[in-house]
Amino acid sequence: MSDKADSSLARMLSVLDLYSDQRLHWSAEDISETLGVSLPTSYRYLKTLSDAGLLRRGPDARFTLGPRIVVLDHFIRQADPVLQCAIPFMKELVAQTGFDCVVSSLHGDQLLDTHREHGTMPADLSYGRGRPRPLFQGGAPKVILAGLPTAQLHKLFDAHLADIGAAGLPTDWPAFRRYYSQIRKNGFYFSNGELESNLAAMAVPLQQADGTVIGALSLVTTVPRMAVIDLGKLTPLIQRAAREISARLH
Amino acid sequence: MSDKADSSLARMLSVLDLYSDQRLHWSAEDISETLGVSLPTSYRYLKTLSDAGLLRRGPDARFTLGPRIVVLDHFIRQADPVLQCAIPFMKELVAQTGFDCVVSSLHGDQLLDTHREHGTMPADLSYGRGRPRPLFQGGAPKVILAGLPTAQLHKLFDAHLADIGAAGLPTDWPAFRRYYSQIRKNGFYFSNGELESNLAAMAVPLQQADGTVIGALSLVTTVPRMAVIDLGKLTPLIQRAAREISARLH
DNA sequence: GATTGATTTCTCATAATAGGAGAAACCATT
DNA sequence: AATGGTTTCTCCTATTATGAGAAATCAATC
Repeated sequence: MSDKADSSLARMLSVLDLYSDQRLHWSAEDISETLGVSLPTSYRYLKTLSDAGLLRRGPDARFTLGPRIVVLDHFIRQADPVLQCAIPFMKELVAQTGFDCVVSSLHGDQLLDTHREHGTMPADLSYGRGRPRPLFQGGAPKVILAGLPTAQLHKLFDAHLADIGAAGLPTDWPAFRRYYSQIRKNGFYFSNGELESNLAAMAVPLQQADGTVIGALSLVTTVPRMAVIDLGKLTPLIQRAAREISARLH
Repeated sequence: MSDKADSSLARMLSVLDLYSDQRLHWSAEDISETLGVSLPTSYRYLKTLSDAGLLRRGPDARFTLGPRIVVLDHFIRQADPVLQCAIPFMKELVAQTGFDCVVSSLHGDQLLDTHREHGTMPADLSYGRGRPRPLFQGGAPKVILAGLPTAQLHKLFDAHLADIGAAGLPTDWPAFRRYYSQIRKNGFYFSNGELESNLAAMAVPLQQADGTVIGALSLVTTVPRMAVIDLGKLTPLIQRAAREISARLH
């Protein structure tokens, strides 16, 4: 479906698609078989990608993701205006609540966590920056989508109808649209065990000067710990932080 | 010098070389000029790289590094055995000293910080994971190079003779070798204002079961704060942590 | 120190396609 | 509707990516 090997350039880059948290070690032969290219070609891809630093030779004649990726992410982080000014406020929220505080944002139709300040929950490496998230479940995606221009939301609606159904959201456009404008009106979304049955989160949008939503700020904790919280007190806390951060995004 | 545009695959990937912390926004026209390719070709590169998620369209018809990089780094972090077991010990060191604690490692001839636990120094985003480091200055690189097999050290020596001279290290091989074996014998390296004039660090190697050095653990703080420290007490502290971490790298 | 087996690169002919030039389509804004 | 800037398309040609198999390299083992 997205196996767009229509050019040799794309075909070479599709090597990167093989890597996931399931599997981070691929031999030339594996790639040759999986991609349906000859072994020398497979080696040529690997050499080119390794020279670019995107891959590197690991032990056992297997190839792993390379150091260049880490460096490039460093560049992205340094240039990310949201990170620059959100972190102090996130730390403060963590200090006040003990919850984890997360910033997420939408890139195309990829939704990612871009930073996490850990509270007193046991830290899990599988969370944190770079974690891909489902588009239609959980607090962060909901407040982000709710802030999208209608046209863009409609595009996502058309492209992911199946996921939308699976997430239990309305599969007709008017109802879908109404669902999100309600969230927008509320100005926050509280999710309780929606994405993971034992986690609860309060999410609010981050917007730049012109009102464009560019991300979400959420406070995450376990369902039982959230159960004793007065949401009427938590909500203004995180909303104020979001306003402060938004105000600083020049 | 390393402008290896010997194949169109490499040429396309060389687009990524343009991105640095100096400049993270490139238009199709910029790239066309800089790489010496036609405008449609430039667009083809950008489209292919964007489809792979390595780039993404920003505002103003300019292209930025893409979300895929963040996701791939997430995979790397999750699979990194050093991170998995070092972090708790790093937190402990930070708690004990108030200093920043950093893990660095060598990939090919790229030396990177791979994690930083912040102490009480003002956190600077430009440090932290993914920060490239000079190979011949500072504590972390020195204990790492000191632990390399002689053959590998010699290779680095040949490839970076100029940098070695610039860093004030011996430029003849026997003396160079001796310099590093001394560090190896010591089991630590204390750098005072070596990389940045106001920072001091104590670094020790991290090794896996067979004795191979796979990284360095360092405690970093300002020169004045380090000046009042009893190194005879600090050294065993960090060495013990390194031993504990090393022991857990199955 | 030779020998094996696995890994990686090379050679070469051919088919595939990347490349440039210019036209055309697209898009947001006026 | 018209403009200016951005992006894609069409087409032809020169480039080069590709596969098959051979050759070279490397790291163990006997």
